[in-house]
Amino acid sequence: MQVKVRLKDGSERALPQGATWADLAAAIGPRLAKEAVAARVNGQVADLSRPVEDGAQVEILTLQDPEGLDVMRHTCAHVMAQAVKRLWPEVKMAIGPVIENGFYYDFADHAFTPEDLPRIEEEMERIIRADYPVEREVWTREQALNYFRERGERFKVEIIEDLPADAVITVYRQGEFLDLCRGPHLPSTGRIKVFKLMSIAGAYWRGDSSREMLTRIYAVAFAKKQDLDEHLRRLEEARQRDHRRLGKELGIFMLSREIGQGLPLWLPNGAKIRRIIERYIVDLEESLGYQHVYTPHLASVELYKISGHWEHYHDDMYPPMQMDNEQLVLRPMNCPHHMMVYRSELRSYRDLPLRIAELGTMHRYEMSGALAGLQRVRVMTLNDAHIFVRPDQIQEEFSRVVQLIQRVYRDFGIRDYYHRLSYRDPADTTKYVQNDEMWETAQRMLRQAMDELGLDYVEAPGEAAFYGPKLDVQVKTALGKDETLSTVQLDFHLPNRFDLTYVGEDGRPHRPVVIHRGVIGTLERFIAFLIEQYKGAFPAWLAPVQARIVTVGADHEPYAHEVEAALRQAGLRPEVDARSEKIGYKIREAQVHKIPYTLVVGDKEAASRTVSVRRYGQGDLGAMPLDSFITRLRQEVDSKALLVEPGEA
RNA sequence: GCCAGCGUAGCUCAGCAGGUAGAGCGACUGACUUGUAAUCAGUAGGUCGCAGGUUCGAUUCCUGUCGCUGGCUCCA
Repeated sequence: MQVKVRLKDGSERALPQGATWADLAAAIGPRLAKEAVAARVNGQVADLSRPVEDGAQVEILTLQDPEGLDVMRHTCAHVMAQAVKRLWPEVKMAIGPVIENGFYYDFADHAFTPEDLPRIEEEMERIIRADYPVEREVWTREQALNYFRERGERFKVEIIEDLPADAVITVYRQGEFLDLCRGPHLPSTGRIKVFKLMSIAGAYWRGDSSREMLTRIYAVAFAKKQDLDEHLRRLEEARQRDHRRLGKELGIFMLSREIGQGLPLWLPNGAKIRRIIERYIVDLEESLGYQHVYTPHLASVELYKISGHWEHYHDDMYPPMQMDNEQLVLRPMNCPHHMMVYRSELRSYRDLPLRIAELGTMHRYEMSGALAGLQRVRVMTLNDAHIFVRPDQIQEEFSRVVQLIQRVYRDFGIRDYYHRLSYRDPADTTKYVQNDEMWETAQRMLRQAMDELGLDYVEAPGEAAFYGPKLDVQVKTALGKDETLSTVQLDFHLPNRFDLTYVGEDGRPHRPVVIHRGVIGTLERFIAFLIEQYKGAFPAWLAPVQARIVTVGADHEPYAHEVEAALRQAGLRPEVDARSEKIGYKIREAQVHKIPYTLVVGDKEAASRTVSVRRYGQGDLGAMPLDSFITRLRQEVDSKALLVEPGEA
């Protein structure tokens, strides 16, 4: 008996009944046989030891394939667990999945310290050298439950108990070690190439903060040592870009215990950048029909009772202050105030869309462990707006907001981001505002708008707010964490809570829909992101100081001030360094501060009314007439040119 | 908030068999008067996060506390 399989190049191959995928690899070639780690069979990754299936579409995977690499990482996780069990038999195992660049494993009943990591690594090396075959076994539910119960592996027992009745329960064995696992795995432990244990962290069992806290060991694993070295180099580079480090070095912001946790001070350089961005976005929004308002940072608790925040968002708010006969809270959101702005007049269908905007400062009680530099703070200013639309205007207006976001990202040179459309969970619609038709229509409109704009997006069912679907624009921080920068959320709820209406063509009251949107997001997070994205080298239009004028000698100070005055006259931001230091020293300092232009002025320049120009990231550009330089910088500012293109410097 | 680690001069860090602290950069002072990424010399600056405890003696060991960092949960 022969079975036939189809390979990825479209050719067919016959194998004897009972052959394995490993046999197939061997039949294709000795080199592939050696490098094979798993097989992709009809789209599913399987062990090489599994029997071939007649008619299957199959591809032999090596460590060159992402899935092959993941198989190795998964096996490596088992090896780590095996090493841990050898060193501390009392440890209980939870789960050990593959993640980006590596894997982790969660353990209980032992307090790990960083000093344990090298010991675990040594034991892992021993297991890899022993080259144990990794063998798959199918067990019955009873067999599995008994085995793990006897050993007190409470997490494994819980996992098995939660498996559906018809689930095939498999375990993988390597040497004395055995773990419940769906697989697939490498044929043997010796096939693991390079790995490194990175860190220890706490993690809740099943991600539930009401349950046991486990100890998680994070690790990375690669096919080649060079890949590991490259990964470590990237991590080091990311540390250099960390906005907390650069924010301090460049005098952008500070945090201190005396002021309070998560309450940043914007230092002069940071305040300058922030002010420029604030002006930019307010001007842009006003040109697009947004109306900016100012509303108070404090509000009566009653306002949040109307909005529903008091009931649902209470834990994230600072507690009320009782003054006279009022209870006041620091606002955690601006929405209720803007609802009141809407309600301040009778609105007609002709008034919509009505775009109410504000740089709204808000206070939220964030958990202390969540705070991080400017990325996560307790006081933040949101580039907020609430757009009141008729249901038939949702798609058009949503599209306009998305285009605004695109425009802003272009201006800031932000290229590395993705869109995420969040829908309600189709499996459980009960936790959302009840209005099936509205949800379906709105979700369809968001999709359509994105499609019409030709923008890619990922869909996230179950990630919607309870009051409506949304679009988030996600970026990565220097340390690789996903973060929301911009957000556009539909809201079917607040208009009801505030009983908002507009007079329709029919002369009757109708309910508007609200679009909440933050384009810059919060200035705190946005600027944190920019610091990392620019590596601190802000483009000329944003730089707190655009040109530092450096004197060669003491005689040149008067001319330096003339240059300074000329730049200032042109609306630019110059600064003079006339200290009696060597020119090289002053230039170095200007470069270290990542100032876009350093202008050297000495005898030659003073005599010819020129400046010697050095641009950050490019070096010495030679001398040019002062007027030409002003034109050049002016042009650079007006065009919002980036200082350093991605990949440069 | 939870788990773990860390907390030494303005900054980056050394000091880890317990004997009241060091370096580089920065700051200040003086000399040098400078031509494209660090001139030389000198000076000042620290209750070693804070509070207890152990000890003849604690930056060093223990406990608590505050803060920071990584992760979890949460989130702009």
